[in-house]
Amino acid sequence: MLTARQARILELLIKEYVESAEPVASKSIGHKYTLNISSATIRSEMADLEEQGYLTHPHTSSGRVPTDMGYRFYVESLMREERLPWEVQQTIRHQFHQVERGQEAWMHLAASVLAQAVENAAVVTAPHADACRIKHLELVSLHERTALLVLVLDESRVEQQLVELDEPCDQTELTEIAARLNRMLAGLTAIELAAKVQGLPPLERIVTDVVEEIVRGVDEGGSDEAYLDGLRHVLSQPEFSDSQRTLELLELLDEGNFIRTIPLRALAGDGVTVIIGADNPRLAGAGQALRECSVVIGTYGEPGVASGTLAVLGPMRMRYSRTISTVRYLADVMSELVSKHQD
Amino acid sequence: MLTARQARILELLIKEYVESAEPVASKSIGHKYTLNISSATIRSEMADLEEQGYLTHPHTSSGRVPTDMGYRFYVESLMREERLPWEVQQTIRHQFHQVERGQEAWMHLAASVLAQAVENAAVVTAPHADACRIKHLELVSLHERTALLVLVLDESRVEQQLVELDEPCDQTELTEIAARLNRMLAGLTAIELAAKVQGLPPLERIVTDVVEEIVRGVDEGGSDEAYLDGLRHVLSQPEFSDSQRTLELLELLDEGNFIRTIPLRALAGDGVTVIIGADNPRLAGAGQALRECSVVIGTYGEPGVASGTLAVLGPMRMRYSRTISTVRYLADVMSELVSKHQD
DNA sequence: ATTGGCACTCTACCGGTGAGAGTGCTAATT
DNA sequence: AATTAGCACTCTCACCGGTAGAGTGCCAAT
Repeated sequence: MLTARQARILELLIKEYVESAEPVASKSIGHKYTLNISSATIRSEMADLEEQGYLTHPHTSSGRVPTDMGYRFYVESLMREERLPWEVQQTIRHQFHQVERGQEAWMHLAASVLAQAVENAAVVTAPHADACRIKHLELVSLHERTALLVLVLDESRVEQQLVELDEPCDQTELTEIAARLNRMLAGLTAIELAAKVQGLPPLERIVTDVVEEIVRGVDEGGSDEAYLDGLRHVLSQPEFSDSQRTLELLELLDEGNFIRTIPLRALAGDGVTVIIGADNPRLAGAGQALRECSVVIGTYGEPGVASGTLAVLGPMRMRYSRTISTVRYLADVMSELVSKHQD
Repeated sequence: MLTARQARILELLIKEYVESAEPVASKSIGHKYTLNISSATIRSEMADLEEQGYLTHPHTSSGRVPTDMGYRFYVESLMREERLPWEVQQTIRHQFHQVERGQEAWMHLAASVLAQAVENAAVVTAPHADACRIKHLELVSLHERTALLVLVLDESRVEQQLVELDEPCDQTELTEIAARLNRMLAGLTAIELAAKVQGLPPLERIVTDVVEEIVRGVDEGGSDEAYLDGLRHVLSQPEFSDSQRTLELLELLDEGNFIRTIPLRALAGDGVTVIIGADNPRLAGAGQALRECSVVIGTYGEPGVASGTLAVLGPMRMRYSRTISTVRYLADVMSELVSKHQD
């Protein structure tokens, strides 16, 4: 167990280290903050903290650095979540009101705003329900036997795909087919859809098969695109001055499905979750680079109805308090905006 | 002017350097390739090549390295474009036939295939005409006063945007409006559209204004998304072992509009263009990092009707021959596929 | 014109050294 | 019993000099 003083020292040490990125000496703590204790006392307390696993030494005669466990304790028990300064709140809100574009632009914006606010990398996924519903579909003739299927799902999600038809079919016919299918399919989920397609004429059947495939794909999150921004912030941290690390991280993200390595299902509905260092076995498995990183994750929207994910990726040495409150705040703002456009 | 022998030495030196990434010594050329001349002769030829600006020295007693000018001469006069090995051709074709999805997936695939084939970063933009035409539009009611406008342009491009209406409007009305507008607007370009909107009822007017805005945006390439892949290849090159360089490059690309810094208009219609090092003032302006990079650009599709861009970004020390023929080949394959789905 | 030979130059590497920072320990103090 | 001052010890880092090796430049010989 930690004494109150040890906790205080740990807290100050982490704050100091987060700013300086250099191992923290006993002196600099006693000096900078007015604890009425000498550096020698702090030293012995530090030695104790180290023995308990909250701190380490890079080498014998250097200052202390927090361990994963140290950070975890800090986030869970020591840190108090700061209120986001008013100006920052306004900046964020303001940026969202400037742009009133399609979903894609919106996601880009969200990632960019988040990355900028926390000065780390941000990953955002679009809001979607667990099982999404068909809202509308449209068929546009491109070629004799090729049509473009435009499928509008709930939450303004639009998917498009080419459909190869069995027989030539002009726009008039396609419009009729689309009208019939719209009457039949509007409001259905993939599962409900599957039950209805029995006995449809061949052309309708071809289209509905494609529709079902798309809807299933969306449900499984396979088409869940992740919007990434702010990598530059992470990579300009001293942790990544070694270009090997940079590469490792990049290779991981380049695969484009970083966010999928996080067990999102396990996240609490509305809270913000913090994954520190090797906390997450999947992250840790990915090499050295991510072992020194933390991820702060939040969800926005209404759980089960239309929810998306906000995540911040940065070095373990991160301003957790600021990051967490920013994620929380942004999640609130975005939830608001989502529910405005809800059905 | 270069003698035949000097040209030969330059060629060998570049080949050697491209492989080894180390300054090339006079000996290693004479040794490796059977030129019947001694290293001393090669040295004096090299000195001459250097005087003419094709080579440099990192320092007095090190081997030679090609300059921008050296590479340029190589690409323009020395190199003969290799035919892409049959297996590679098949690999590329095969990958394209596996996936038959929407345009977005297609672009991702193209970037990925290109990046993998040339082992460098690839940027691909979607095919589009200089002035695109409206094919179809659809209005879907989301809220009382909010509708989702789905706009289908030629070349299977789909744009979506929320529209705020003046007055409440249900799906039935929206469908009617859409039908009227479709009759009126189908096949028009932005300019033609602008001439027609006079005297429309308010609701129609709101929609057409948005449509015009979108179409103009697309025409100006503002909404031209660039698909990037394979950064890892570039950054793992020794040129980027300094993490400062990495950062510079990343910051440039993170802005997402790298491709826009290239004066695409200036490219020849069907050929492949190579921009070497500081050739391009805009690239060169962007800091040290890009001064050591080259870009190979090709276009695919039919110029003016539906054309997109393929670009490869890599260090100056690049396998030009292989890269150029890959870009050319991939452009051909993609042109073929585009014209299949042409109207 | 080409070549062998040699002096010269520059880098990269190694080991040593000294300053500085910071700890651990011990003995004195409160 | 906790705290503190003091001091020895350790480790890093930056700097220096010396050396081996690679490669050039030049000159004299072919």
